[in-house]
Amino acid sequence: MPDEIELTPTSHIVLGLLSMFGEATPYDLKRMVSASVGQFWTLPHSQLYDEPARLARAGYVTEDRETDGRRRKRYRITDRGQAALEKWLSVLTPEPYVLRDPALLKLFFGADAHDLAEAQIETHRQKLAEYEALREADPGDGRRGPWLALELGTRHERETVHFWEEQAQRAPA
Amino acid sequence: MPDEIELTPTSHIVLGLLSMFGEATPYDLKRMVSASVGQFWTLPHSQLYDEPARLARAGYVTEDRETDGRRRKRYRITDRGQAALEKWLSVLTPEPYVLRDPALLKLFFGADAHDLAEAQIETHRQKLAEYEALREADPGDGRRGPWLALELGTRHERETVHFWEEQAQRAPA
DNA sequence: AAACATACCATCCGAAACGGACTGTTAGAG
DNA sequence: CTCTAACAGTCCGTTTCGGATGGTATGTTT
Repeated sequence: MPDEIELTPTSHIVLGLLSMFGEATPYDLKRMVSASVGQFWTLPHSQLYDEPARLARAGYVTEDRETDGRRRKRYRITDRGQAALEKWLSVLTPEPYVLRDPALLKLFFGADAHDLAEAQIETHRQKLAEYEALREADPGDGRRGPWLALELGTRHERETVHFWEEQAQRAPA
Repeated sequence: MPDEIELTPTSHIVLGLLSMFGEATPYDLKRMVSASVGQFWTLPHSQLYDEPARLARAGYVTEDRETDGRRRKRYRITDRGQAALEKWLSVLTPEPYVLRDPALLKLFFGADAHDLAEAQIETHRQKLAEYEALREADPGDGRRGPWLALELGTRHERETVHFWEEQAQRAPA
């Protein structure tokens, strides 16, 4: 008797991860997200407790409680969930992406480009290093989804670092 | 007797635009945003009616109602507002940016790269063209904030178009 | 073995943002 | 004078946010 609910990007992240890893507690999901997809889709961890429960009510995942100790909830994807995931993957609507960069906002409104750059370079170099470490850890064959997503992320970071390095060259105000 | 309120990015966008243009109605703000900063910071237009009112209550802007016809509300930034804006501009904390790209998400979770690319190329080529048109309209001197922000946006788009073009070359699944 | 420290794990909830449906207004075309 | 398209603003139920808080397991010290 599944309710009809609307599947959001968050829903698909949960379904996707459950499909990849078979089974997970909310806490597992939290760690999976921050180690992977969280790089290009942030969400508060509390969502990873609410969303699976919501999906369970609608029959996209099953919920089991551990009987021992901590009695954590363990989720698994159902056939219904798997089907929904695949459907989502096959629909290729050109949904717009969202970029929200406070630094860009400050730059736009006239913050000093040199000083701003100093602060940004550090952040983005770190991110880039992180990506490159991930990539070395798993050179992949350049064909799997996670690898490709990481590839585009890496290129964006490189471009960004380069941009801020240029700004840093300028004389401060 | 200004209330203490927390200034969000939306607040600073409103303050920034009012500082640039002197005076605006919410509708003006709406158009300004979509022609400029909206490219890298989306927000629903309803916020541009709520937020100035909130800022007015706290003394960051003044609110005047037109006496004639439509009786629109006109906002102006106050000294307090200007000070808050400048303070924000000068604080260079490395706040994290947020990127949310549904296409990247689908790629990550295994959507067919070729097919996905076909859909993405069109979108991003269009965006790129838009940026390049803006740039031709105002070649600037490469130093003002809005121009720089546009520059980074353009580079990201170029990189993105290039990436999806590569994916499109691959054989479909 | 009691006390303490530190991860680990989960929930809650007020505040903010969202976004779309809806209404009203003005100017110009026919 | 009427119609229509663009202009302008409001409302409000739903969702999301994000941080404060509080419990539980494990290991460590005395």
